[in-house]
Amino acid sequence: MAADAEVGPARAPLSRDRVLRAAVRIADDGGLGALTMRRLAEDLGAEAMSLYYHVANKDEVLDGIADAVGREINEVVDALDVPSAGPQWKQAVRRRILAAREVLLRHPWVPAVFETRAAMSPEILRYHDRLLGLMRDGGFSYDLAHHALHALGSRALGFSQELFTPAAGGGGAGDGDELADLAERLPNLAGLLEHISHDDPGSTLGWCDDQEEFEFGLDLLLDGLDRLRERSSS
Amino acid sequence: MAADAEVGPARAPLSRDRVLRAAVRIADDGGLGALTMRRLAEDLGAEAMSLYYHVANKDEVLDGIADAVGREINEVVDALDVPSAGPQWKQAVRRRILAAREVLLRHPWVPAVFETRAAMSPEILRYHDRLLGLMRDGGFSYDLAHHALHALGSRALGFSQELFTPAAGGGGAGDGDELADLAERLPNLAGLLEHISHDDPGSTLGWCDDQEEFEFGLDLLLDGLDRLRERSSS
DNA sequence: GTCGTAAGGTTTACGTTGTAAGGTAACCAT
DNA sequence: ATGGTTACCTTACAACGTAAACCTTACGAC
Repeated sequence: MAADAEVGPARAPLSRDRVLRAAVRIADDGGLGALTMRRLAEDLGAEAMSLYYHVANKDEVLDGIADAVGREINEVVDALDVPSAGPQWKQAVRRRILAAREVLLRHPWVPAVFETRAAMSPEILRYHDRLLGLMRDGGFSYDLAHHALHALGSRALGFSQELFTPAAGGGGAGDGDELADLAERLPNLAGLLEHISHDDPGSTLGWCDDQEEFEFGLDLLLDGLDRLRERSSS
Repeated sequence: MAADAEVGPARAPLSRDRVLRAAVRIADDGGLGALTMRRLAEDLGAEAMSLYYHVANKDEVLDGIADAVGREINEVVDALDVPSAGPQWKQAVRRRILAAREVLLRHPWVPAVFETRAAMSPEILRYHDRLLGLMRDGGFSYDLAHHALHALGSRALGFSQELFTPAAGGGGAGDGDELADLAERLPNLAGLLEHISHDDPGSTLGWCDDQEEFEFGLDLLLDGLDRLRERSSS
């Protein structure tokens, strides 16, 4: 009867699920660049080629971790219970998106993965389906809801590509000369920076609050959509 | 006197500029994946390692081509001459962004490059500086203009990350069973698709007009910003 | 029992990538 | 002439994704 349990340290059964879970952890810790088939195998106590028994190739790993994060998001937002009828749609959508954002902040590599994915993850599709449902509850026509999803874009999931980071340009130690030159070539940004540092001295660097800016942009869109909703339903 | 021009086919002087120009062309033709140091050198009639005399590494090439596209954009939008005073700011900003978009559509790899860049390209900084200038002309406070740049995000340059492509999910040949299952799991998207195909039969696939959706989202933001502008200036 | 089969894992190896190290040929001031 | 700089090439290497083949265990049929 003791024939079953013996040698003991049979390290790992190794499954598609375990592979993807490990992949997410690696990306969380070291970024996408750290996510290598060999490294992934090492973390699982196996060899690189063994992974190919559970995933077709690295691309499928990327698809898989995108979907895994999608599932994580859906688990969180499904637990939300916010009334969405009529004018309440806005709060419902807002809460949901900010909850999704919290998940994505734990996985900062996700935007880069989405950028390279052609097909859409089933979980992300599901997320959009529910979001569309909330808008329909709020009285959106199909057309308007459809436009809305496109208008939100990546913001629907809680992130947005930030191209504008004033500090990143003239970073670090700005000599007087360089700074003057910069102010001449970029008069408006220079004025903006001066205004800000005057307003809130000691914070010329890293003064952009990502969360605040995200919510500002989100509210701008949601308010605009609400106006269109009201206009179309009257 | 004829000592200078002799052997003739001295293939190329090879400069940083030529390197970047070739890099842009390769990315345009074959995507970012085709952009290899060896391929780049080959296109220039040189060897891979020769490139390192003009650029520090591949990362600098990517920085360089991003900046090159930025310059191309600035050349186009600088030629624009649209009045921006007062309420005219919106048309000015709109025209500028749509012009930038036209350039970016010729270089579809740019969003992916921006995603991986930490520091901001000088030309892109300049672009944002001018955009900010237009808003200031329109009467924006520094604070509002700053929020506006963040709210526009990548849309300021004419693109937006599309995560939502309904057709991409259940692509191709949908069997009746699969389709029914999909409709059950994604009732709202199914309803949307049905509505669309009813409205415009024969176009259940590839029915999203990117340009139209982009302009819708852009106008939504610009209209919202205009309202904030009017409220703050009254 | 034992044997065939197949699933799960490993070994080895190949082509491609970015790039470090060092060589070479041309030119230019001394 | 000569030494130094500038531009380019040759060789080489480590890391990557993954194809091909091989080993190993488990198990049902007989």
